[in-house]
Amino acid sequence: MKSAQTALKPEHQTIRKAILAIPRGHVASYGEIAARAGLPRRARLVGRVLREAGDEAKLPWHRVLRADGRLAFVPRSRDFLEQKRRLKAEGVLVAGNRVDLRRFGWQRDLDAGLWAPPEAD
DNA sequence: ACATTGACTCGCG
DNA sequence: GCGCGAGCCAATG
Repeated sequence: MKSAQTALKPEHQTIRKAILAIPRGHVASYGEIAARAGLPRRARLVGRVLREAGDEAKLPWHRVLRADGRLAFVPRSRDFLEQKRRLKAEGVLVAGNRVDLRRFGWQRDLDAGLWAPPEAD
């Protein structure tokens, strides 16, 4: 039999792990996740992995945004609203359709005294 | 096999 | 801030 098991590629696995590693109350861009997974410039792949994953995968997909802080979904769409709701639920402020990456971006180092991150995980 | 699409990003003007 | 083009590449038509 030739049951194609659509085995999860290792690339997808590392991307999932990178997403899982985003601390609660923080966000990261598609590009950042890709880079962290050892796949620079593969932002689009991150988007694909997220789409294929769906909600069953239980990944914190709502913590993944575009590089400029905007949500990737069409404003007012169902998914957009859901993402906004989840972010708000964990303390991430969404002004209009974007998040302030200086405050909530997944950056451990630059908090040398400004903005004071919501919570150090 | 070719063209388009897309949960993206970056540089340039 | 905005539009354009290029890079990216698997999935879809």
